[in-house]
Amino acid sequence: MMQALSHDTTADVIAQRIRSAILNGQFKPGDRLIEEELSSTFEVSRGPVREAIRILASEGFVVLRKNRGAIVTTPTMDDVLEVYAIRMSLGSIAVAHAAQARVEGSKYFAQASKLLERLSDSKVQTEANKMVDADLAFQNSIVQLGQLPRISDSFAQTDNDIRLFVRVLDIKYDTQDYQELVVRHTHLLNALTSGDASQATHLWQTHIRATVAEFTSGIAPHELDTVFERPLMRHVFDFQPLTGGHNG
Amino acid sequence: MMQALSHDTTADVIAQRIRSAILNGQFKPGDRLIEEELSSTFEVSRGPVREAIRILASEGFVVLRKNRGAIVTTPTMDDVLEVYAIRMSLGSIAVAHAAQARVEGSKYFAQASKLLERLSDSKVQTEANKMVDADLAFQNSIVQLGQLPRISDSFAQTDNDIRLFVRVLDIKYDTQDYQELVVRHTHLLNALTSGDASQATHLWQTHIRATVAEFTSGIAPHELDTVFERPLMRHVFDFQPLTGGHNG
DNA sequence: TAATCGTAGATTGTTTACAATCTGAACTCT
DNA sequence: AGAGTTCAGATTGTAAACAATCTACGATTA
Repeated sequence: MMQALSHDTTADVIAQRIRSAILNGQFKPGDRLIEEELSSTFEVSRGPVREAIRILASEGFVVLRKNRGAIVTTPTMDDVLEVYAIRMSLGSIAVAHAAQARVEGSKYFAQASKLLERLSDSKVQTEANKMVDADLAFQNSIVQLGQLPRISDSFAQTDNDIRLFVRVLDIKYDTQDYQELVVRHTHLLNALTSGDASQATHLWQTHIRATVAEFTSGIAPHELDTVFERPLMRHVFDFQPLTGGHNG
Repeated sequence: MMQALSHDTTADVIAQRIRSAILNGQFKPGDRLIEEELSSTFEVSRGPVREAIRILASEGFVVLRKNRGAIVTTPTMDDVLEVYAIRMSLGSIAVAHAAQARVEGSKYFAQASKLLERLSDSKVQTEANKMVDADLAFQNSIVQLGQLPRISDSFAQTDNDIRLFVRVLDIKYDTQDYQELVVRHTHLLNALTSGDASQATHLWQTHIRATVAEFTSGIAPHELDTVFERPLMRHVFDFQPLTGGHNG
């Protein structure tokens, strides 16, 4: 049968390497990606490099300007709020849909359970990057349970924004917060298996709100104020505007 | 100053031509796009053609398989429901956000008004394709008023699915329905200028529901049943399941 | 006959070379 | 000095040839 292996194409490999370089901070926001340069460092021709850059552009890691090449994206606080608004609403749909399907039989269910356990792995809880990755992986598996491929794709698209943001702002994960995250996710998966759609969406939305709160708690107070004043926050996240002070 | 014109790159031009060919039905769902072939018909080298195909893939017009080229996407009823679910939820956020901003000053407001008038243009009301395009253009302008670029992008992304679907299923627009569409859009823009967010989101959701109803009214009854039974419909569109018969 | 294997042609993936465009610094002119 | 111009180097865009992979079809075998 020999199920076509389809080795990754060179462009994919190069894209992956540049991606890592961006997430490792070897390329910083605003840096230019020069085809010839990458071409010689990776020892491949410009063709695949060019293609890799387009892939990264479609993933939001870089922006393209005609005849002027690519520069690494600079994420802003506005971007992140938008990204979480998207995750909140698309995720809600997916989760509700998943709850009504027979989820336990799904091939994705085992994966979700495994990823849930992985969250508690002691090796994961050492670095913020790993915690973020584990969380994102679990969230994606949950969304995939919804069996809505376009929504899953659009959702997964926003992962990169979060990774970029965590790197650029050097967000730290509070250990206490992280424990609560694991508990919430456990509840969520339970709600899905018991088919309780409204409970599942409630838990989902709670999680996103908590995540946004954690993100913003690491932000400079004056910037945080402007964040909480945005209409987006009240509409999507149902946050109360903070009258007066702020914690930190 | 000579503000860099940035002529469209060849790849962009080719992408546009293939796009039109797909929307005109010259390429049908399932057709293969062969680089060499396109390269000779458009009289350019394979490089730009290849790039154009990747662009179309990112827009959802074709799907790519490694070492096996691109085939034109075959849209399904499931896809369309998903697309409208996305438009419903992302659009709601954008519209609510727009209502709270000072929208009248925005440079997009004039555009939205113009596109609203264009809906009533007699030249538009001759072909289903033109009505769809005008509707999509107006909806996009509304969503852009929300000033949420990522949401606008994700939203606009789904336009192509709708165009493809209209073509493939040869959807007809009922004139009566279209008149009501124009009225709804007028109300919507009014709600935005008066800053009534909840009214605006209500109108938005009503419009999407109506659109889905029109789409599904052109569908074979047995397929329609399965559509209305989907949990997605109840969750996102708040449709009541039809117990018993169905209208034509 | 049905299944496997292998080869030739078709098609995509990659490289290299060349053309078009942009960027920035030196040079004019006022 | 300041604004505009020119030109060389840097960089991206395009073309054409070469390499790797896949597909289809027929030969071989059981």
